Amino acid sequence: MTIHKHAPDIVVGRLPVYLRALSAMQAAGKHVTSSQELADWLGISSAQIRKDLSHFGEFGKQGTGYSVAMLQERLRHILHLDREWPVVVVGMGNIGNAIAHYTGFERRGFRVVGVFDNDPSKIGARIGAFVVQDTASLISFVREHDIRHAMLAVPAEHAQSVADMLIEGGVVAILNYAPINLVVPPHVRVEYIDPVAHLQKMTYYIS
Amino acid sequence: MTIHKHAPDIVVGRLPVYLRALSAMQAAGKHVTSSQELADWLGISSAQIRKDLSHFGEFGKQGTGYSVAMLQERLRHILHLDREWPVVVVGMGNIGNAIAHYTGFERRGFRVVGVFDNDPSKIGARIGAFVVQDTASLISFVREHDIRHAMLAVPAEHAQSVADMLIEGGVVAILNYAPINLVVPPHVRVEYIDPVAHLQKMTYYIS
DNA sequence: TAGATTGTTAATCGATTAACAATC
DNA sequence: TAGATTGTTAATCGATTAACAATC
Repeated sequence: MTIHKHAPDIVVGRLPVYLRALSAMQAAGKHVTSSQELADWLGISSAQIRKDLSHFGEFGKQGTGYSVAMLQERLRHILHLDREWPVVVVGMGNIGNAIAHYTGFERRGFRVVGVFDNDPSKIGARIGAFVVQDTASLISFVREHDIRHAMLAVPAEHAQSVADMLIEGGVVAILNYAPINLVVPPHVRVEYIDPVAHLQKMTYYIS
Repeated sequence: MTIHKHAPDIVVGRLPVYLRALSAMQAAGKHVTSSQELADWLGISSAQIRKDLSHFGEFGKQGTGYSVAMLQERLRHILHLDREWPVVVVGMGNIGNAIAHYTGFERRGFRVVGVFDNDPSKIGARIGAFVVQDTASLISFVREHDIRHAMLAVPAEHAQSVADMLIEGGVVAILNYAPINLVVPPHVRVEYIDPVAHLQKMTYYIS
C-alpha cells in the first residue's frame, strides 16, 4: 500500500489561486513568469510561492522562472483537474438557478450533469440546459453516474438531510451555499460559500 | 489620537461563523451554550473559541457558559453590525441577478440599495425590487449615498476598472465574484467568491 | 458546597519569511 | 561569463492547543 503524504491544506487551497493567476497571464499573452511576478500579481511573497510549489516538485528554471503553460499543466495535474468531473446541483432557487446558467465550469475542470429540486412545481421544468429532477432520485443518480462533487443550494433547514443523501450516493466533495455548518464523516470534504460572512468580516475594519 | 489594535484577521474571519452558529442555536430554541457545544457544532476546538473571544472581552460566566442572545449581540457590535449597511451590486448577469433576488441580507446587517450594469438592453429594466442603473452613474451614486460595500459580479475583464470606480466613490469593502485578483489601495478590503476554486481544492483529495 | 466552564498562560505546533548556494 | 531566479534551509513569526486557577 502506498503511503501518500498530503501537502498542508492551506497550501492546497492556494493552488487554484495560482492557477487563476496563470490563466490571466496566459490570456495576457505571457509565456514565462517568475515567483516574483506572480507574487506581485497576487499580493503575497515570492518565497511563499516557491515554498508552496516545492511541496509538489520542481517546476522552474533557475535564472528564467516558470513556463506559464507548463506550470498550469502541472498544477492541474496535482489537483486532478486533467480530467473533467461531473457535478450535481441541488436546490433550484435563485442561487441554484445562477449556477445552472453559469458557463465557467467546463474551462476549469467541471461539468454540471444534473440539477435537482423537491418542489413539484419545479420538477420537470427546463432551467438552462437542464430538466429539473426530483430530489427523490438524487441518491441513485449520483451513484449510477459515479459523481463525487455536489453544489448544495437548498434552504438551510434542508441542507443537512440533502448532504446525507449525497454522501450515501458516493459524493465526497460538497460546496455548501446554505449558511449552516454540515456534519459529515471524515472522508467527505465540505467548503462553504457565504457571501454575507465575507461582508461581515470586512465590516469589522470599517470606521 | 486613539491607537486601535485589531484582532488577528484570521480571528475576525471566524466571528461571522460563530454568529451563524449562534443564529442556528437560537432558531433551535437554545438560550445558553458553552465553548464546548459551539466547538462540537463547528468541528473546531473549544480552546480556540475561548481564545478568539478573549481578544474582544469577557462574554461568558464560569460554570454556565454564554447567553446565546447576548453573545450574538456582542459579536454583532464588534463587527459593526448593530446598524444596517447599504450595498451596491454591479453586473446583472446570472450572479448579479441571483444576488438582487436574494433575501438573506437584511437579517444579517446589509441592504442592497442599487444594482448596476453597462448593457443598454439591461439599463432601466426591473430586476427583483430594483431598476437597473447605468454603471456610468456608479461613482456619484455610491458617493451620494455614502456606500462602503459593493458586490462585484461583472466579467473578469471589467472587474478591475469597476473596482477603481467603486473606490473612487468611497467604497472600502468589495466582494468580488469575478475569478481575478484585484489590485487596490491598502485601505480597501477585497474578499473573493470563487466556487470553482473551492471545487478544485477539494478535488486534490479525491482518489 | 460540588460541578462546570470560563479566561488566560505557557507549550506546542505549523506557517511564513529571509537568505543563499546552486545553476540556468 | 554575468545576471537572474530557483529550490531549500534555517530563523522567525504567529496560531492552536493543553492545562488550570479562578469563580459562578
